[in-house]
Amino acid sequence: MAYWLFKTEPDVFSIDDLEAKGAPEVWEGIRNYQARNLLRDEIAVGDQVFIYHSSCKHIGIAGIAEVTRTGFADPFQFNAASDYYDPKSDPDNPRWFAVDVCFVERFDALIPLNVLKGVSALSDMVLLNRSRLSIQPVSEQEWSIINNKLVVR
DNA sequence: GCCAACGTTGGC
DNA sequence: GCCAACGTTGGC
Repeated sequence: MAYWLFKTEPDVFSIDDLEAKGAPEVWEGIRNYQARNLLRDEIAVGDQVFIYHSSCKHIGIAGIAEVTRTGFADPFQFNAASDYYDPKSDPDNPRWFAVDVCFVERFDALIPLNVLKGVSALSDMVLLNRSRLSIQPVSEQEWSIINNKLVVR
């Protein structure tokens, strides 16, 4: 099993929205090639995902989701009415991919970014070094430190 | 709202 | 294939 971190702007879609939905959600609209490659090739059913709230008042890891379906073409790229429409994407060879995730857990307290920054064992986290990547790998060790030591449940 | 980092585009 | 211009992300 692998571990990931997905960013979302909570004003648009938050861990609470995922919990309220109570069903798998399409994680769509990822328009970055590195993130696309992970969605298409690497992320597997059953993988665990930290849900990270960005560009908001309380920045940090808000909870956990689980991957329930993988590697399908992002439907929004073919929808001309969508903000995520990509007229250059060929339906026979889609440019963008998506996965489904379902809610697992909402932490009692969000783990703030500045707490993560203060843990030396997390200094190699992609989040703290390549912060603009919106779908990123988390090592087993990083997952375990965060999940076992930093989460307030 | 600012701005640094960095990804993408497009002319050459 | 280079690189300047431009656009976006995201913390502060």
